[in-house]
Amino acid sequence: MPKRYDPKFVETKWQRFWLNQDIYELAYAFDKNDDTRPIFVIDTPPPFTSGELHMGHAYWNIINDTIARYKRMRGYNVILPQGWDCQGLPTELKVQKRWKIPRKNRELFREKCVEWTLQMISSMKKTMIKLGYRPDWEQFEYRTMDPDYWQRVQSTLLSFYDKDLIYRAVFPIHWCPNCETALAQAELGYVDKKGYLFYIKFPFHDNHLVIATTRPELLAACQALAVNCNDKKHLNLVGKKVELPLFMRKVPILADPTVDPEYGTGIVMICTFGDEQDIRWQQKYNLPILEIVNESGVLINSGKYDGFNILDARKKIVSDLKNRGLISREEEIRHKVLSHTERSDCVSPVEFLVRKQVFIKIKPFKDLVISECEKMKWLPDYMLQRLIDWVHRIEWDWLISRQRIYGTPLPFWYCESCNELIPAKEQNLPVDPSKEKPPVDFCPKCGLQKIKPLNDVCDCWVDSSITPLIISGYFDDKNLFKKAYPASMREQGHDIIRTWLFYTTFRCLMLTSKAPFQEVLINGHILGPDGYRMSKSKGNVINPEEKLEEFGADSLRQALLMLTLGSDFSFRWENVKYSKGFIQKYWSASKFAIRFIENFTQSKAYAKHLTVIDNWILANLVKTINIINEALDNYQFHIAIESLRQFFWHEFCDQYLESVKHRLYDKINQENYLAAIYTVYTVLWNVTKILAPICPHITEEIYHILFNGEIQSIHACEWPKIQDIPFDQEAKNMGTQIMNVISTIRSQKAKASIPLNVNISKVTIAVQKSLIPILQEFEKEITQILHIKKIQYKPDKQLEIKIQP
RNA sequence: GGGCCGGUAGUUCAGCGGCACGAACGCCUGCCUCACGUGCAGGAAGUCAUGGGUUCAAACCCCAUCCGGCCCA
Repeated sequence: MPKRYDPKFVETKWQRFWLNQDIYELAYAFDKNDDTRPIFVIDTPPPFTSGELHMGHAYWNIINDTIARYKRMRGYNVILPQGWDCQGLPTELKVQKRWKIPRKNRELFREKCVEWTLQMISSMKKTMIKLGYRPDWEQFEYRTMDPDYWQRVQSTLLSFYDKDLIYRAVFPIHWCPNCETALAQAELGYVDKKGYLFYIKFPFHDNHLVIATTRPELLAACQALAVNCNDKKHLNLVGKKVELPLFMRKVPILADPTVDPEYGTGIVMICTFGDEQDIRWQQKYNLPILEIVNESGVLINSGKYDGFNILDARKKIVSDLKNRGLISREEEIRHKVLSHTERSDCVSPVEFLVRKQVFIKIKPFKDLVISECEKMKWLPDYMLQRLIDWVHRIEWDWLISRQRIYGTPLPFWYCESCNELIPAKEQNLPVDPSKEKPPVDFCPKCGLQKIKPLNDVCDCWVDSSITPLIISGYFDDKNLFKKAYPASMREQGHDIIRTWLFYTTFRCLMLTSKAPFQEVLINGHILGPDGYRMSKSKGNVINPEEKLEEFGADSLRQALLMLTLGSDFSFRWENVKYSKGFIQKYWSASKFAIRFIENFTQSKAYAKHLTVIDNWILANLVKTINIINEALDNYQFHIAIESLRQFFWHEFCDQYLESVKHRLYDKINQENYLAAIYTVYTVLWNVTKILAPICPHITEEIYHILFNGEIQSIHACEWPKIQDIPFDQEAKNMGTQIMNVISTIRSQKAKASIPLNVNISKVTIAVQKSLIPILQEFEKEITQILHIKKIQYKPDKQLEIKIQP
């Protein structure tokens, strides 16, 4: 064995080994036909196929992989799936902008998206493998862009349609005029910007009313003015009508409790649609809708301002108003502008377009979802609150249609005449209505032959909210479904509680009448070293592969698992470096042990001659295994690692090994010698097993060097059973006392500035009478470890040690 | 603006009713002990954010305040 452990070489070797067919079947394959073992199903988040596996992905890959390895060793038949969330805007933008493929050619465009996605998957998978992540790719890899996945998504939508949970209605959509695409909630953010608040005079009787707005270009779309219900200043206006400047149209004045009387003049303009509040008011008062911005961000239906883009139109309207003396004030402000911030570098302000959209009803099921979520076990428990808060605030049903190309097609047609939604036939799935014939020629409602395809695709959460059904055989294996649903556990970050977790719970609940998870495990975010969320613009991104060759995946795994679950953490390389230190320690101890273990056959017979020190370390091993069992059962990885480090590094290496060295080197007597080897073997073998889920590579290496038996991989071995480890509690207590005596003498020497390797002529130990014979029995060890010529004993209640140089 | 989390040694964090039992990094002192100097032995270092309350007892529970972060608007 080399002196230094080299993860670069060793880790790649075993990663390749685990991908072998034999090893897969031995250690990683879920066995559908095995009813003897309990089943453990983990629903893992399918990452979006961006091509880059970031630290957050690495974190939950490691958590899930560790849990799966642990459960397998504990005798579970484990499903560890791995999916890919393929269909998203960033891919469309890449294909459109970088590859210059026109969106008009839907077929070609989609083909190119798939091609790009396959490249991204292969690059992410490489990184996953480098982390030691080993899911059941052979049986449980899925891609949301595949036809069979489409078929399942579409089939769930037909079920929803049958349950009367899907409808089509006019609704504003978030639109990026720069990218010319609809945006999802997850792609939006608020950008702090400088802007101007314009105070515009609206002619009113002989005078005028003044309203403040940041968006004068929307004047043509103004449908009403509103004041706060309790605003005494303005209440007399309510119910009256006022004329729009420039556009000569009259709009009503309303009273509404949500108007902020302190903002501007306390009178606001309601337009189609300036922001989300406008949508609420439009719905509440059933105001007319006048769309004045088109898909390219150019004004329409605005008379002479048609054809101007938004910013030019704003300038033009402001200048026209000024010329007529209709602007009383202009105020520079900072405000937050809803923009296209996520999953793109665009950052343009977002507009609202009005389109017919498809919805899934969720509002009637809010309480049901909450009560089902309350039945799951949440770790940490406070994360449940985030879901509850979110559900309570849901205002609208789930808008699932997207005006995009790369996505699962909605399996519906509609009647142009009466708007009836016409579903595809189950047996024809997967379908793409944009290029296939409708299932009927005449509208079942009005009988007319005006059936048109719905060209929209699904929101990506429609795809990814059925993962527990995909992995459990809901669609094709009823037998498996009975066993594998609900999933034992769902692990994910806290950022997607309100999306992925909520939608998954809701959808699975609607389809199966049962919530999809028994336990929910929520991990925190890995922040940059500066304490902020990692982002390219901040320049604080750390790539998980960055120092993998130097420290190894086992070190990164350990360092990330040391974090407290649910909390956000700044990433520090120091923690990885320290983890490497522990791995080196384990390596060195194994290197030391190999010469004794190599030709040694482990046998319980040697346990008869265990000394008190042997019993002491074995008892500590048992204690440590107990702590680790409980910690891992509760996903408290940091406790498991902490106690393993304490035991192995300090108790076993620093104290036990130091104190048995002379027994091993000098072979004082055969029984004593063999008992020491037996103990070293037992500790190392058990530690190798309990470390295996956390550090799968080095433990596999040590297993093959030291313990290789009939089983070909440490990851197919059984978890330690404490009843297999012999120890004597009484001897253990005495061992503790002896270790205490040794460490006290050591510190006395240190305090007296005597180097440890310098002999001291005499030590006087005052100690409980009963302990004296034990110490005498160990006198040889004690004198050798501490370089003492003579020890004198004195019975006393309190331990007191004096040394004479 | 709302929800949630956090503020403990110089730093990053454990601990979450019973003398701060703390860990790692950093710092200081000693040790070339034949597995490991990426090591071993020892040491210094903290009014547990602030103010009030509950309790025999509070870093830990409650209230308020300040500061930081994440998510959402």
